[in-house]
Amino acid sequence: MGISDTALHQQGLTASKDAFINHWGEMGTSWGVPRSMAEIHALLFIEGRGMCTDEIMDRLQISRGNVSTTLRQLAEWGIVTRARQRGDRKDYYEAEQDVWTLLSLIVRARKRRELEPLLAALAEAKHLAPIPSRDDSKAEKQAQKDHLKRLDSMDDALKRLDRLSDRFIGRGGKGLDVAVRLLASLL
Amino acid sequence: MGISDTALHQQGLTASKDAFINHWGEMGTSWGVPRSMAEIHALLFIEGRGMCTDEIMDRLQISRGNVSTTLRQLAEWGIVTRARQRGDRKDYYEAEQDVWTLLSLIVRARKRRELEPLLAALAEAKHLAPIPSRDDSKAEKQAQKDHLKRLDSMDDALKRLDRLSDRFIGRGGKGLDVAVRLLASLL
DNA sequence: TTGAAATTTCAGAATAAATTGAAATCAAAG
DNA sequence: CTTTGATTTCAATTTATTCTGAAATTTCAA
Repeated sequence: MGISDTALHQQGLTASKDAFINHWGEMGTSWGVPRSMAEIHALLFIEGRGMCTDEIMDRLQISRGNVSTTLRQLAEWGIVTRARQRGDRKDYYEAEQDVWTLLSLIVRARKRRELEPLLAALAEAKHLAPIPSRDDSKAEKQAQKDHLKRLDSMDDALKRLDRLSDRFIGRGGKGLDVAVRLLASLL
Repeated sequence: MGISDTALHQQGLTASKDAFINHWGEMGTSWGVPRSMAEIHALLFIEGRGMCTDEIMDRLQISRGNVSTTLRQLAEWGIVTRARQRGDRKDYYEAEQDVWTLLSLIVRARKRRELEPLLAALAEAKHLAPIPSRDDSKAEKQAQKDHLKRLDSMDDALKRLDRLSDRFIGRGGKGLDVAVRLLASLL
């Protein structure tokens, strides 16, 4: 007895989904995202419906603990939403389906976790930088000046990006889309 | 005998540089960049002068092999430049000093290594997706249609980003700066 | 050529990160 | 309550990545 008609028909669909999931997971690793997290997200995105822990575990061959932890993180970032289904005790999760909103959420999360601490670090480095004093040699004063200039140029650029992202990524979600269209039309 | 006058004066400068290097290295790890690579780059940036392998090894306490390999990669990406100094057999490396050019180079490298393969993957997934046939049920046809729509929306967004980055990051380096100023002024 | 000085390579060691799985906890239904 | 099903936690393990260091190679001046 061969596989069912439905299975046959779904073959291509499943193959296509798997390809997407695998590559998305692969890319995750080079962006510092655990493979399983990227895979879970890819699965939820490409299925486009709520899924429970067990279904995800089965489909991706990932442990319960991993799925639970990962799902919670994705939900924290707003990339997936948790929902209960009537008469069912399980939690179901589904992924944001609008790609620009998705990208915005990712950028927002990384900005908070990484850009902001970096800006704080730059402030610290500036604070530690020596203030030129009367008895510094000319060469020393120049070195101190150059050093501050480097810190400032980095700080300026990152602050600018920070403010920009606040505007375009803030509330809503379509801001990124608008920004990209705007830029594209301007050149 | 205490430390020299010069050392005393340089104390604050060195502390500030170290702070910058440490935090930059830290951030590297969360972006999938090896700590030592981020540190080497930070050192070259903040020193703003050519440095040879041995000086980098000593300052950062990193092995020769690691420094050699890392420097080559950074040079490949165009983020550091290799230069000979007259009458000296050693290679000296210095980092791009313009922050916007630096960011452009980083974006360009990641785009090539990560965005482009992902676009290829999406093309593959589309290729694998089933073509609706006469004897598919209505539900199946709908599922296939929805699936393609998801792949397309992801593909569109990433392609748009790809094209945008080509424009703003392409040759020159100041494109990103211009783009960011432009956007900032528009809102 | 030759040899000193520098760089590169890469197998193995060290480190860091992700994943598992089972026990503990929690929550809803009876 | 208590029971059952689901989720969370986390120490131990596995896996992946990064780093080292010494040998091999390259480079260049003499």
